[in-house]
Amino acid sequence: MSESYEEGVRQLPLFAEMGQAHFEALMRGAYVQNFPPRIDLITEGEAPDFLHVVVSGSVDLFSSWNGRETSLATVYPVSTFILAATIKDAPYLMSARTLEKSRIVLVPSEDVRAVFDKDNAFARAIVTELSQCYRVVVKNTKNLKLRTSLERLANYLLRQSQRTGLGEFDLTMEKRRLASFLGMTPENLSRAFKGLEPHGVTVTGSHILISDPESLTRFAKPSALIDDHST
Amino acid sequence: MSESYEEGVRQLPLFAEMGQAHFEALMRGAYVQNFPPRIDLITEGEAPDFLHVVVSGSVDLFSSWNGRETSLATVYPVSTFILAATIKDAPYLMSARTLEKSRIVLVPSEDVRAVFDKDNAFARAIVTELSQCYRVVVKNTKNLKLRTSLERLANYLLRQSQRTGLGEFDLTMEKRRLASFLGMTPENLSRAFKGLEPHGVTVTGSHILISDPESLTRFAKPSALIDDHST
DNA sequence: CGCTATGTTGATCCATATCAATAAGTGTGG
DNA sequence: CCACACTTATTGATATGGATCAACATAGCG
Repeated sequence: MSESYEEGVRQLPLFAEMGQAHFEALMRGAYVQNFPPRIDLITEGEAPDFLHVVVSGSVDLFSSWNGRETSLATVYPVSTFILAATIKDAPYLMSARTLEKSRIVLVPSEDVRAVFDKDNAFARAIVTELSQCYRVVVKNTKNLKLRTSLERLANYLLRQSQRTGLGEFDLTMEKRRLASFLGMTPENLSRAFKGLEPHGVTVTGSHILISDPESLTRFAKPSALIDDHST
Repeated sequence: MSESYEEGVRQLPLFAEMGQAHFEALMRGAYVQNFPPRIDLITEGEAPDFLHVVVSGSVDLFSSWNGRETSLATVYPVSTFILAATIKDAPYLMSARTLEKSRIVLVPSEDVRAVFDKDNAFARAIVTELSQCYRVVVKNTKNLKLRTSLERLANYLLRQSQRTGLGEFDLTMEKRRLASFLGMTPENLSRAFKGLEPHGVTVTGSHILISDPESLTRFAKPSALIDDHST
């Protein structure tokens, strides 16, 4: 098995501090796989056979109920997903599919739990990771319950613009998925973009220009306790 | 400091497996306090000085933004809250207030983090707890994004009825808060109760009678991946 | 190229919020 | 113990955010 990806995995906070022997044990049992776009990786309800690590590409986490579907998160390299299900050995709560050509490391869940029991640094790293994930989901819930779709979009755009450090940028996902992620329909997203024009937002295809950041910020009223996903 | 409450705290999965010396160290630094109803315990944005353990009574976790407020969870004895903020030493994401006369154990966050670094059983118990919390919040997000308010209420009632094992029960919180928790207005909740009458739900004050569980279940379409908070 | 999925726009419908008025509890102090 | 004040719950009328349906435009892609 190629060594090339292991370096990237080892750098992850989740794996960085654990014992070398334990890390090697995990990697021995793991395997890497390249997936084409739009391939289903896991389906909600299934048993968590593997902890997944996205090495390249990107993965959509989504969920369905009664014929409806919603996008819950996007996973970019290098990070893991479905850690909680793996640790608890409980069914996946979300389905996952590749968005583009992606390289994924699959670590057998049993191995993860075994090393979790033996390696204290790993156990602590998992705590940090889970706390982080928990807080992101709580912020997301607040975003959904306290804001209208227009406000959610405005804050999303502000965050993207801060991430790039520029007043203009390209959307990282197709609008259809962005709409689902923000909890609205594609039609409504189109209109929401129009609704932000008075606040200095210009949309050209997937390119966003924020010409009046002050006005947009005044409208969006971003809060560290909702929008800052780093703490 | 009274010993009476320590027994209950020690029984918690979070504290049950840790070393006795470490548990005693935590309890030495902790203190218990009795609060009247409707007292603010913490405010979102503040630094996490204490891990809170509800010994008796109940606590509302809520959040505000731009003049709006929403209820995110209710904590009943015996359990803890704001564990993630304590571990990460990051600001509280939610505010908390007592709903009734409540007895709360306050454990200094520094102590929790110190023992977390030393006691491996405690670190592992925290992983279990956080995984659980994470999964509950994810389920909650799915509930919000995939269902209408009528469907959320129907599933809430089914869950309550299963909890008591009976076809009738009393609501455990005032309707006003239930509405906020379910992501709707009090007026809309009133109408939603009416809307469930055709599915065999009768409301008398805070008493709920589910006269046709099959019909309600058919409408609510409960799913273990959304409604079962035990896995 | 032309096919198919995505995005936009308009018309309409529906769920839910808001506003307003009333009723019903609940707690407090005289 | 009752009367008053205050909060909560209900109900009706209306407004609005957002969904749905339909038509069309556009952009990727084999």
